[in-house]
Amino acid sequence: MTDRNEDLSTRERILNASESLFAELGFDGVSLRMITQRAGVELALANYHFGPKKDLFSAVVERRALELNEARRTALESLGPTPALEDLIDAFTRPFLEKSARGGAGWKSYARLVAQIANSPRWTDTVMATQFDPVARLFIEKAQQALPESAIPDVYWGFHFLLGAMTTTFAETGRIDQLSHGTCRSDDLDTIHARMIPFLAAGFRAICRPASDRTRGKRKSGH
Amino acid sequence: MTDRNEDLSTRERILNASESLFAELGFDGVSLRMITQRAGVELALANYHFGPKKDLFSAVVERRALELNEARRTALESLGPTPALEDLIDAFTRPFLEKSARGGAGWKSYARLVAQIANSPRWTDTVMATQFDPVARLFIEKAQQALPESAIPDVYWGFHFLLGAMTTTFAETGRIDQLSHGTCRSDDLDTIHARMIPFLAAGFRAICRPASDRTRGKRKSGH
DNA sequence: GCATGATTTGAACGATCGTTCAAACTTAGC
DNA sequence: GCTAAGTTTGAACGATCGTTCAAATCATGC
Repeated sequence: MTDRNEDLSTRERILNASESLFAELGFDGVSLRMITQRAGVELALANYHFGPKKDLFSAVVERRALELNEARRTALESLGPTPALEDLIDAFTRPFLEKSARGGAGWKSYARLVAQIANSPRWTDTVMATQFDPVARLFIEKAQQALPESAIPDVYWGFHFLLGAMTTTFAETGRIDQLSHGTCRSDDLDTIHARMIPFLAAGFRAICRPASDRTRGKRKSGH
Repeated sequence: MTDRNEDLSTRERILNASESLFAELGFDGVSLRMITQRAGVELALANYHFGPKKDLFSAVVERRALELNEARRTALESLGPTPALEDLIDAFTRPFLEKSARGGAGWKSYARLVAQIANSPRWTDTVMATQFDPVARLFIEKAQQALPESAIPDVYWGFHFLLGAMTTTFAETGRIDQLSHGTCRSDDLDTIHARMIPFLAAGFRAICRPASDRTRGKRKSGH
């Protein structure tokens, strides 16, 4: 594993420590002294290498966003011209799932971090828009092609619900563990993903249809 | 409106100020000086009335949780013995929607606050479990009855996805506004809710069926 | 091996944090 | 109008915050 801090550069040690602490406690819940102490470096080195605290936070987000966006883009563009909706959703969600489940502790912390900032208006304009919007638009474009009868806003709303289901999964709060008395486990990402794909695909199909064919959302007999 | 602070007691002024500030900036992003300044009271009064900062945060959450839980419980228990899945989901989600959309600025802040803490492991055991789990269990129980063929864990996972879609809606980050270039509006809660109900109902039906009738989530011809 | 730039160190800066406390003020009961 | 309890005030406590800086150390090219 590459988790041993001793072999890493000062920059990487600070980034790793920041990542896990920001994920646990949020931006304001973490001090630079906590970060540099966990990284095993002097306090002033955080400012020397990354500037103000906000820039360090952005650097943490950007580091893995580059790799994640490339994996998502590759998966989306290798689908073929008319992919099934399930495969389209899978292409968008699986890369993050794979990295969070099997990419090491860093990716798991990163997933929790993204889940938090995705639900806070504070980072929407800065971090989210610059780092994650381009690939999101690519997915939405392909989803519109896969659902040709849909009104355009409905595809956006479908993506909105997809985002919510995905981020709350990556948050791994353990709440569903408590509710189910241990029957369900928040860290069983493969089981969740296997259910999330058909759940979201059916949801998309339910709302992405001609407006005349929707009555309070209840199914009509014929399609 | 009752939003004029001048007519309220010191306790309520502090609670209102805490609510909006915690919703905007999170627990650690807010100082007691910011709260008491917005409330128009002296700093020491926060500690006098609520004790430590954490207890003030809990008091903010609990205040509206009581009213919200009662509205949800009433809606769920007035459904009849065999409600449609759409009506069941509506009964659980509509009370919060109604209050956030038409209950005043306080309820809107409260919705954003709940969206944040629902996606942070920090508040799962303390705030979420004690305030929101009982009514959540009531919904899950009725969902299992409405989906008699389902395996029990699948209903929990459906609720998990419901939670994600609902909380990210209440967060109102404005991200879908940016992505859709203004076509979709995060604050148009009625439009979102009208799509969320059929989206979630279709999702529940897709995963809550006998295991033999699910193949990578793709629809089978006959039911 | 010496000069130059990059990195690290240790200490300090002013500001702000949550919390405490004695004193002053207000309210209610008799 | 006096008493007692409840509330508000203003100031201060020690601790921690992000940031800065000069000096020390390291690395690199000639």
